[in-house]
Amino acid sequence: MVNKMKIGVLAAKVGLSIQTIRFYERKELLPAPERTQANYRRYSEEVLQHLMFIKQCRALDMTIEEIKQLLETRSDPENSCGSVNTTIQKHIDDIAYRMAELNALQKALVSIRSSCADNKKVKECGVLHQLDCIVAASSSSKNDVQ
Amino acid sequence: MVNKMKIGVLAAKVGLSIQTIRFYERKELLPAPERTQANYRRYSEEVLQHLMFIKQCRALDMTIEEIKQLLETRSDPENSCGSVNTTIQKHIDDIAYRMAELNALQKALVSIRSSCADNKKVKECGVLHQLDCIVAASSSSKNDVQ
DNA sequence: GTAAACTCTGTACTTGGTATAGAGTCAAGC
DNA sequence: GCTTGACTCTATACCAAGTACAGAGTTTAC
Repeated sequence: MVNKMKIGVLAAKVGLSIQTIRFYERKELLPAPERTQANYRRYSEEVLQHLMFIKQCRALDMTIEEIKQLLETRSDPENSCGSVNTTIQKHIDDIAYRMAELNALQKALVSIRSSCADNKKVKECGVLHQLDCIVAASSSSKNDVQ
Repeated sequence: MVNKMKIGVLAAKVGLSIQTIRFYERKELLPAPERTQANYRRYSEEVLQHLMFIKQCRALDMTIEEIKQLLETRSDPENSCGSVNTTIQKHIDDIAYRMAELNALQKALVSIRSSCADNKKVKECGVLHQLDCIVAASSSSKNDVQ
């Protein structure tokens, strides 16, 4: 005698939009639920846990593909969890890489910002000048910043 | 007597793909060039500087809309460069925010990773357990991690 | 003259959703 | 019974910043 709910109630409970839930279903992240005679989706409480898990993984910035694999691994308690650990490690590495990138970006921007303290005319703006200088410099040395 | 070039040469010089250059043109980041009789694009050397500027801005992670405004501001030397400085500052702030986010993410992931050192079975995997715990905890307290 | 290399336009695809349109359904009030 | 508002359904288009084709035409080198 589990209490079933319609998509709107589920969405409110889990804190996701109705469209997002339907989107996850289409992406096969969420099993297709049973339907009422009027073709409305009907969810059991378990789906809430399932969606919470997905939401948590998304908050940790995992891709839908990765979450799918995680769920698949998780579905059989006898599976080895090695791939789970690999996924987590990969994420840690990815984030470290992105942070290094952002750090470099931040430095570049701060350096550029310092070249025009006041609001001047464009022709004497150090920032624009700086951007041009970098362009000129990079065209002679390293080309692939990204 | 400026030497004109076709899109392939320009692409090679600037270090962008041909499609990207056409994409920038469609987005009005790049003025539509003149055409040969066979409808081939013909570019002058100036466009190279223009594209380098765009590439540099993209490497600094600016959006196409922002670059468009930067270029527009830059086009008249008598313009005030205030908006340029605002754009740069906004980027610095954005990046600081993203770095803070990534930091939090990194901490969460490292904490999760520590909960399963070896490859075990799923049923005893600390990582999956951890993910579930967070789910259970967040459903009672704060819902919006993102 | 022919084949390879180049260019053209237009379209579809990517990620993780969001935002409609237009139709059908349900519950409450009168 | 009827209407109104809230809800749900599918399908489609859109976002950013490109990438990747198909199918056609052009240029270049041998």
